[in-house]
Amino acid sequence: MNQTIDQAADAASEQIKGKGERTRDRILEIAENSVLNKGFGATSIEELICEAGITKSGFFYHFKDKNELARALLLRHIEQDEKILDQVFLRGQELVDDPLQQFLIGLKILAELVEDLPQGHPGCLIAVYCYQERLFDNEVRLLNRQAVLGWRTRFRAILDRIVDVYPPNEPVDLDELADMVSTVVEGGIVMSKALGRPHMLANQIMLLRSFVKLLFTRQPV
Amino acid sequence: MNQTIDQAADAASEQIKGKGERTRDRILEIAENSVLNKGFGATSIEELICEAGITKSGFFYHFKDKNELARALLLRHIEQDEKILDQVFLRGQELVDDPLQQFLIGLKILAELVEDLPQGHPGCLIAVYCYQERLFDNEVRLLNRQAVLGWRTRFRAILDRIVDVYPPNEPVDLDELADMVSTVVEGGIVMSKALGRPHMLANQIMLLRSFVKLLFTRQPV
DNA sequence: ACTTTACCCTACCGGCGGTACAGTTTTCCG
DNA sequence: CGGAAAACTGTACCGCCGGTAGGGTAAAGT
Repeated sequence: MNQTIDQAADAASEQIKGKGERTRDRILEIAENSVLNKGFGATSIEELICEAGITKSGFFYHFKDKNELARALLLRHIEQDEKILDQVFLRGQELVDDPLQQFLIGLKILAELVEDLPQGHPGCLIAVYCYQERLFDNEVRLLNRQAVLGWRTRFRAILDRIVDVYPPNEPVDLDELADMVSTVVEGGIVMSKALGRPHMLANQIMLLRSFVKLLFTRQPV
Repeated sequence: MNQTIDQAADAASEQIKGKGERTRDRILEIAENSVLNKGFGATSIEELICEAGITKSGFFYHFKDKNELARALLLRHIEQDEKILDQVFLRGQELVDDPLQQFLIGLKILAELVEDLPQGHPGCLIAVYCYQERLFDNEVRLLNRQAVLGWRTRFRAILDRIVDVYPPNEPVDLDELADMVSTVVEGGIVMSKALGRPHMLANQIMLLRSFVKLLFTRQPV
C-alpha cells in the first residue's frame, strides 16, 4: 500500500515515455506527497507547479482541473498498491504450500514492509477521499469502491483456500474477514498518524495475524 | 463514537446557557455535520452562517478564525465520544460480573449502536484531522493524540481485568490490543464510507469481538 | 517542412478566509 | 429601571487560490 518498490522498472520506462508524460508523472509524484502530508485542499496548484518547475498554464495543459488531478492520483495510487500487494502475497506462495502459512507469511511481510518505511506510511488516498475535502465526482467515488472491493476479492480468495483445509474456530463471514485486512490497515494508518507512532500500523497488522492464527489453528488444551 | 444520545440533558442545559453560547453551539452543530459530510476545507464559513442565520461578523465574534472552529469542533467531538463510550461499557458492567463478558457485551452494544445509525456513522473528526486538509496547529494535533491515548487507557483497563482471569491464547501486547478497538472503529468507518455500506462498521466490530473471544476463551479440541 | 505536442506569458474573474471598525440590539445584573 | 457588557449587524476591503481566455513559442515527431 505504498510506492518505493520497482524504481528500476520506472527508470527504464522513463526512457520510452514522451516528455509530456514524464512531466505529468512528475506532477503526480509531487502532488501525491503533498496530498498525503497536507491533504488535498491544502495542496495548492501554485505550490505544485513551483516544485515541478512549470507554469500554471503547463499544469492546466495536463489536467483540466483539480478534480482531474485527484482522479489521476487515485488511479496511480491504486495501481501501485495492487502491485505491492501482489508481490507481498505471492512471496508467501513461493515459500510454502499451506494456504494458511502463505497468508500468515504475507501478513508478516506486509507488516515488515510498512515498518521499514522511515517516516511511517504516507497514508492511503482512498481514506483521504473518504474524508473528502471537496465533493468528488461519481467517478472518483466509484474508483474508490472498486479498489476496496478488489482488496476484498484478493483476500477472500486466500481465505477460501484456507477454510478448505482449516475449519474456523468461530463462525465468521469470509468477506467480512477479508475486509478486516483493509480495515486494520486503514485504521492502523489513522492511528499511526494520530499518535505520531509509525510502527503502530505494523503492530496492528501483526495483531490481525494473531487473530487469523487463532481462528484457523486448533488450540492446545 | 458519535452523538445523538442525551438530547434531554442538552435541552435542559439549553435553558441555563447564555444566548451567546447557544449560538456558538448551533454553529458547531451545523459545522460538525458539514465537516463530516464534505470535509473541513469544503465547509465554507458563508454556508455555516447562512444556515445558522447570522452574519460573517457574528461568526468571527465567536471564533477568531477557522482554526479555532476546528479546535472547538474537536473538543466537542471528543467529549461526546467519551460520554457514549462510558455509557456503552458501563452497561456491560451492570449486566454481568465477569470482565471478559463485560467487554464482549460492550462491543456488542457498540456494534448495535453504530448499526442503528440510519445513514451510517457520520465519521470521526480525529481521522478527518489526521488526513488534514490544512495544517492544524500543535494544539489540535495534541488534542488528537490525547483522545487516542484516552481510548487506549480505557480499553487497557478492561483488558487488564480480563487477563487476571483469562490467560490469552496468543502472546499479545495489551496496549496494542487496546488500540485495536480504535483501529477497527477508525478503519471500519473508512471502509463503510468507501463502500457506501454503513453496516460494515458494525460487522468489523463484531469480528473484533470474535477475536477477543478466541483470544481469551479456551477452545474445545 | 509542417503539424502536433508541450509548454510559457499575461491578464483577468469570482469565491473564500480574514480584517477593520463603527454602529446597533439584546441580555443580564445590580 | 438603567446602564454596562454581550452579542451581534453592516460595510468595505485585502490577498490567495482555483480557474478561464487567448495568444505566443520551442521542440519533437513524421
